[in-house]
Amino acid sequence: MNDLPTKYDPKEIEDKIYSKWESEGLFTADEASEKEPYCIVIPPPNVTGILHIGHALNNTIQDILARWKRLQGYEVLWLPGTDHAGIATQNVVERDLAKENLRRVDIGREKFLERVWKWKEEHGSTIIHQLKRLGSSCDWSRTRFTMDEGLSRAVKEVFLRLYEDGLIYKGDYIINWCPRCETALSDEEAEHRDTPGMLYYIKYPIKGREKIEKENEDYIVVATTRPETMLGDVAVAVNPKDERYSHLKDKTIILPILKRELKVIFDENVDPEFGTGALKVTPAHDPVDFELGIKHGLNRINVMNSDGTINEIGGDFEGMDRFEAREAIIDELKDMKLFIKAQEHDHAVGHCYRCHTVVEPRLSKQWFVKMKPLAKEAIEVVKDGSIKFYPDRWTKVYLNWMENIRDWCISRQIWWGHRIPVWYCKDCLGYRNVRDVEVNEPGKKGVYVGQEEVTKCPSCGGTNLEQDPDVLDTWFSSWLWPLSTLGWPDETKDLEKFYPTDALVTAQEIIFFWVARMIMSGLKFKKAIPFKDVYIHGTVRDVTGTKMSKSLGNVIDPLEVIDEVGSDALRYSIISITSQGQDVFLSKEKFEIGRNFANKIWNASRYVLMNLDEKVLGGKIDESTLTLADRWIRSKYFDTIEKVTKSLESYRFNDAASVLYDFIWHSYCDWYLEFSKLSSDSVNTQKILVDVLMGCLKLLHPIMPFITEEIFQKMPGDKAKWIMTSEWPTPDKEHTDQAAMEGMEKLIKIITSIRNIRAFWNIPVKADLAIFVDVKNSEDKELIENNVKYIKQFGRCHVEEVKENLERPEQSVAALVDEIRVYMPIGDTIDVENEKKRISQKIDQMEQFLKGLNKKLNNKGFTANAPEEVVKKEEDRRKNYQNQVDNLKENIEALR
RNA sequence: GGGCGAGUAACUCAGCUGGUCUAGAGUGCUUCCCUUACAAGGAAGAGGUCGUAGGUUCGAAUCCUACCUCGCCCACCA
Repeated sequence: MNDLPTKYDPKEIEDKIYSKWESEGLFTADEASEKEPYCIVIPPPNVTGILHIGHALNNTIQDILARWKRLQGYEVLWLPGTDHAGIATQNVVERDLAKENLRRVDIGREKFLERVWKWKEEHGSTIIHQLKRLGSSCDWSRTRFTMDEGLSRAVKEVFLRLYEDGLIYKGDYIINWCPRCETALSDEEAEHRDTPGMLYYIKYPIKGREKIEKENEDYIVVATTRPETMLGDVAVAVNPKDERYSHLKDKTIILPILKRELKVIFDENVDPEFGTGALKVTPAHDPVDFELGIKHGLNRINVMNSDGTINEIGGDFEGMDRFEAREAIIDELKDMKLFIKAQEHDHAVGHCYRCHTVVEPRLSKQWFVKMKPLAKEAIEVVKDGSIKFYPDRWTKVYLNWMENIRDWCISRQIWWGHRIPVWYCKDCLGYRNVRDVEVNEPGKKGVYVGQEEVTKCPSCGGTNLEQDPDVLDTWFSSWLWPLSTLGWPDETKDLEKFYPTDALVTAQEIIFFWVARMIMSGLKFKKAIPFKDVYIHGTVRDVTGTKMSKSLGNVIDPLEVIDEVGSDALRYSIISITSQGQDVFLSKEKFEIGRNFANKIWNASRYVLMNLDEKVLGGKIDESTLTLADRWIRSKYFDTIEKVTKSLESYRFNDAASVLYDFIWHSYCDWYLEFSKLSSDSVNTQKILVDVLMGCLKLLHPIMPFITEEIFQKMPGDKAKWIMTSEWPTPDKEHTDQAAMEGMEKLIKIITSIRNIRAFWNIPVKADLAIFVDVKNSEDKELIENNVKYIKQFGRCHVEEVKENLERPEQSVAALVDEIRVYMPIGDTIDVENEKKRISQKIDQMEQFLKGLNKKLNNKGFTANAPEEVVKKEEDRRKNYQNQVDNLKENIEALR
């Protein structure tokens, strides 16, 4: 290792190590193992996915847990896979097709699906390779894809069971429709964004009035944000208590343009305060209106095609895009003198979560899952603590959503996905278009729901069957992920061993999409929770606080970062700046933290190896001859083990990272490594040097797997073949030496204050200083005498005398550590005024603290109420400060 | 409209159930040092009335209330 470079180069190492781990099968879980299981299922990235920084954070956290638990002796399964991502993937392939001037309808369903599968085969593993570069210790032998045979079977099974339980139905409802993707979306898939819009005021004439002159006599005014939907109006609604409109009871309204006759309905849900208090009712294009329609028995008139253009009902407007039609209708209303005004009005508008097109609430026949019955238990398991959220605040968010859950629209009018396992017998049903079949009752004649394709109608024996053309929402397979990846519906060994899984690590965006639904499906189909802990990490944002996204061009490419600084550095950096559940603001410079740390570890290890005498390693530590430094570092190391373990247990990864950083850098490297140079040929020192380093590498391995493995491989003295499969360190209480900790801290303080004085007085580094030490007790005297070498070496001085109540030497300045005074005669160079100033500043500072302490201790309330320990502690501190102040004052006196 | 999070050193952030907090880290800044592990480094240092105003308490960055700024999520006010 002597000839190793002084700079750590991850490129040489990471790929090499990863393939070794992989070929050794270290990631592969054994379902027959006797060990306690620990299982994490990956939030499956989209097959179309490319590793972004959010993935990097998400998977680093999972890998930390997996590696840590593996070291702790668990049988760890981190189960990977990808999601077919219906709409997203279909869009990608459609874009591909568009390059050949083709649309999917041009080549037909079958050919199109072939293309998607081909695309998947060619590009679908990109993200997997990228996860490997990150160092993810997933069990790749168990990699799953949501459209795999087994997972598809699970989907069908679940559909069937829900259908039989009456929890699935098909019918006409208002759903969110994306006119660009031309499919229905679930409520969760419509992202509501506050959008500046207009509220348009329009006169609707009252039937039988010739002129349009007097408001409420000749016409009433309605306000709407989407005038184009008026083509589908069937009524005008007002509040029954609204006296302005009470005279409308038996009146009919004439819809402008189309001249349709509209009823006036009275409903308490109409807010008299909003707009004019008169609401145009369009049951086919608005959820509120839809409800009103049911309540008041109104027609539903759908005025739009699937692409968002106006259909034949719109007359002259047919074929216009909805926004174009909006303008055109307003123009026409203006010509008709029925348009009053447009008022600025901001409101939340739904956008497609895949393509960001404004979604259209639209009446449509879709499949739904009844959610309330599923939610009940899912609420309980979180309330009773069977499932815990980290951080806890998400519990409330989860419960709030669960308690207000609405039915889940699961059908999508796309081709890529799990096709709905329903076949219709056209003979029984007599329908030409199966899309129009309404199915609300299981076992309805002519409708077959099952695992297998049917060719013969079970009711009439006819062969004129057609499968439902729709596919299921992508999340309808994802919500089964912990079950289906482990083999469900079969009672596999994997399922038995690893279900329920232990931790789920994910981002807040998919709590509703995924986390909540998995809990429901686990309880419904396996009668058990899918995981125990849910760790919700923050969102990665750029320095301006904007979410990183490709379209905004503010992304940091983790692969680029890995190329530049290595995976370990990326992992360490991102973990160290991510405190529990807080959003992360990231810029490229942040990765220097990890890069520099990796380099530090590399060099410290280089040094240890360089000075290692192989023979020495055969020897044993002789407890009786350990130096103070040896005992100190070992105790601090045990402390570190505890802190790191505790941090990981409570999902405080950044704490673990910073504890290790602080210990390795500032205790081990800055001090111990230097101390060790004074006894570099001692068995004790060499062994402790190696032991502590090895222990630290293990503690660090979950966060920085590559560099720790590389050094471990080079380092003699541990019987494990791989650090990855070695053992998590535990503190040795017997050898935790409190006195050594305190003694060493004191020495460090003495050395620091000597250096401080040297810097303050500009004493050249090379100049030797003489030191006189005044102590107040024999312990301190002993401490210093026994460890004079450290002071000498690191204070660059020689100790002339250590004595109780030593007299201050002439022309000296003093450093004060607790009760110890270190005098340094610096001869004629001493500038008395300057030294006085330096000391007075210290006195001022100290006296400030003292004042506070005195106030506290003179307060009877404090001494009476505070715990004894605390009072004692404060008293000790006061004594200490008082001593220091006295010391300092004496010093000033002595300068006269 | 409801909920959540953030506001701490020039910058980016830690600080968990109130007392080892005399408020820390990293970066940046100042001074010195290429000392044979590391200049991606070492040593020393400057820098903060912990958003504002109240309250609880012997004691508050930490708990409570209100407010101010910023960000996010949820919600059918057309």
